[in-house]
Amino acid sequence: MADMTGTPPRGRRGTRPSGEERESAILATAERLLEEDRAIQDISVDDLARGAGISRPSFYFYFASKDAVFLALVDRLVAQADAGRGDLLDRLSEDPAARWREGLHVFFETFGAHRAVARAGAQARLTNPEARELWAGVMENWVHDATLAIDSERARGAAPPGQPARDLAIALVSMNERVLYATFAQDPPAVDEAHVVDVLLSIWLGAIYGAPSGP
Amino acid sequence: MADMTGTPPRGRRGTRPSGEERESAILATAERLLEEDRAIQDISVDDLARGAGISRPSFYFYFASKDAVFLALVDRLVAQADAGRGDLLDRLSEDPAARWREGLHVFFETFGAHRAVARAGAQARLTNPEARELWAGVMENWVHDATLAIDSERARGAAPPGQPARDLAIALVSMNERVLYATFAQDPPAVDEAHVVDVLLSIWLGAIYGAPSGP
DNA sequence: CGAGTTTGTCAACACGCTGTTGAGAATTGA
DNA sequence: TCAATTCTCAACAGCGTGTTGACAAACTCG
Repeated sequence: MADMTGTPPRGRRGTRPSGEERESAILATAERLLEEDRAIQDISVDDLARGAGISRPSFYFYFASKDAVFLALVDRLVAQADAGRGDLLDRLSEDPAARWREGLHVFFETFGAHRAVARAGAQARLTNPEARELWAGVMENWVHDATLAIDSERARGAAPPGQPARDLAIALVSMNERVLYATFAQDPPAVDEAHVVDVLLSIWLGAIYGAPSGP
Repeated sequence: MADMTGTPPRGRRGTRPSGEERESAILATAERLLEEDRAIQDISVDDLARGAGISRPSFYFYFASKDAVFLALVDRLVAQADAGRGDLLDRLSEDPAARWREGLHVFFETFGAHRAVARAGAQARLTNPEARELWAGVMENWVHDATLAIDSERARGAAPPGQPARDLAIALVSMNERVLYATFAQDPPAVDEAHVVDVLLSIWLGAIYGAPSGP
């Protein structure tokens, strides 16, 4: 869903680096600067341009704005997250706890692998409408899958009735996002990276299979 | 809720409004602009100054920066949150579910009463080191109380052992923050305001009293 | 190979924001 | 009434974004 610039691959050696190389250089620079723990607002267009070896006006040939660069990075991460999610739902009757753990682990791995980008995304979500929509879409996918899984477990009698499955799913997925953010950014109070999946799992299991307290 | 110019001490008519009046006017303007769903970055020092009836340089007589104004607002909210928290812990054996619900309700009320400020605080946390510390302090207080309460419930045999109480508390308090933020900001996917306390409660109860799944 | 199109580049500019300076007006207190 | 204190703002300095228009390099096609 990210880039639609078709720029074909005609690359000669020795000439000035062109097209996609420059675009990639900008993206790589952006991710590198984020990994130095700098916030989006502390990175200027000039930083990105210089990092990619071009002038500031040239930057605008490739991206419409600074935000567009970070949005492209988040876009990439989001694609990975969606790909990794796979079919969490399909085989949950085998071994529910192990299945759920697997799902949480995908979450953990996806955001952990590019934590700097994840951090930037969580930040951009609060200031950029496009980023908010992008992020909302990902969350919605996770919530949707989790809702189906909870309803399915209830239908087969493995989980008791309780609060609406979708509401539980929203709260649990939101928890994952916030807790993993704190863990990866080491933003206290945070759970240790080694335990975080187990802690989240125990809450998911308690919420889904534990004592009902619904209306 | 906007107008808090309480005409303090030496107020003569006709003279220029002075000192605390001006400071209050700046704070009131800041909260009003936040309530118009504007982000901190979309509010300029000039907006605050004009809203308070002074020039931009005069603004700097009262506050060191734009962030200092919002920090003062968050500070106020934080004080309320700490005050409202009270002694959640002391009487939990009477009726655990009702007690926990009460605690969640305080959370809900505190952030709901000044949701625009809460939203700004959650945003400032990501960009401003002082705001981050302030917020971390509040979170830590909630986490601390919840940790003691969980350990206490385990000690008297009302709750089974499981993940470390502090880790559970961190995850649950983080969930509260994130879920209430989404609900109040209507940032999808979000739980409906009318159900959100019940949904959160069922997860807290499931996590604390539900089936153990320890390491 | 050479003329025209496409692609990429950047100096210079326009504008908006933050934060500072220094001159001076209003108010207070003796 | 006169000086200290408190408060105010025009003007300035500086940095960031985004735009313009002139120009260069590479590709295309006769």
